[in-house]
Amino acid sequence: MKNNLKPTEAELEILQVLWGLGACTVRTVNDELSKRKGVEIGYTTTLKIMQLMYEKGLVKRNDEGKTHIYEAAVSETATKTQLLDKFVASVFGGSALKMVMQALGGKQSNTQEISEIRRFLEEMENKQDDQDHSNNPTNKGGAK
Amino acid sequence: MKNNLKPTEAELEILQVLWGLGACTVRTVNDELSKRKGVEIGYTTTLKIMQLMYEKGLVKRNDEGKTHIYEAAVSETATKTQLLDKFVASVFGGSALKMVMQALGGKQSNTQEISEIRRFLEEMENKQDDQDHSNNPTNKGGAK
DNA sequence: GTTAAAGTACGAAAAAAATCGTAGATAAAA
DNA sequence: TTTTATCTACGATTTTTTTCGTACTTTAAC
Repeated sequence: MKNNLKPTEAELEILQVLWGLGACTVRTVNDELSKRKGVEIGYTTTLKIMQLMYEKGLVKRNDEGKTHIYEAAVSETATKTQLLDKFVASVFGGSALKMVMQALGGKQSNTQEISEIRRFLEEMENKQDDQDHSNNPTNKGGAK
Repeated sequence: MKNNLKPTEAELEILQVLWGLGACTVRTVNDELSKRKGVEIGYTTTLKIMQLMYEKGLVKRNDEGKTHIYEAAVSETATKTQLLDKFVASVFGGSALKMVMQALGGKQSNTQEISEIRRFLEEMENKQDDQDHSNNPTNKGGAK
């Protein structure tokens, strides 16, 4: 669980493709990328970035055949959590509450999504209460 | 007023200082920045970035005296909302729900913050219901 | 066996950001 | 008035990221 490596913007896009499609070739990634962005990306551009990602340990690859098969080497959840933490820290001073307020406070529209999020948080709280019966709080971070 | 100008990392840090301290000099910003980062930043580095920000319209300045006084030209809320939207779009496919789940789903600790956020969302919903009379059941019983 | 098609490796250019040195201006201090 | 401290302007350099051209390799087709 020691992944300090924060992907760049281009690397993240490639990871998203790999997380979505699973193991695949550079060609496949490049096609998908071009499709998503609406412009044709040079094949060697994608190749190069994926090679760099390989050196950084962001992806693994199987190079037995002529064509290498790439696969994400970092978990989607872990990576996104890390990106999110960094984002919350740098933009919202580390307060998720502030972020949520910002995210939803302005929108007049999203009653639907707000309800869903609220319901999700309710469940969260209940779950916490259940498993937190040991009066020995594992409370590492503590409340801010 | 549309502001498509997305600040870079360094620019954002400077904006945070300006939002916090209000109008001030390059010297003040530089000192504060050095303090926050724990390393001494070259004065001209900060100056240069602030000059670029001025050209981009991210800050305004009063240059009547010898020493220029800088001030943020973009609102904190608008800027952060924009950054957040972009972040949600690029990392969570545009779904704030997914992001919140990611943000809070993993933590075993933050019952405190979860409650706060939940309370905030409840208020949000009520406010919405008041002004939004469309049929949007606040379905409390049904889980999903 | 040659040729063509599709890959990989690699270097380097282009673009974007960040950093800093130096020159010259201004004002306060001596 | 001369010196000193502080400031701005500006260019240049460095660093990071993205992009791509070119050369070589391997497989498949002829």
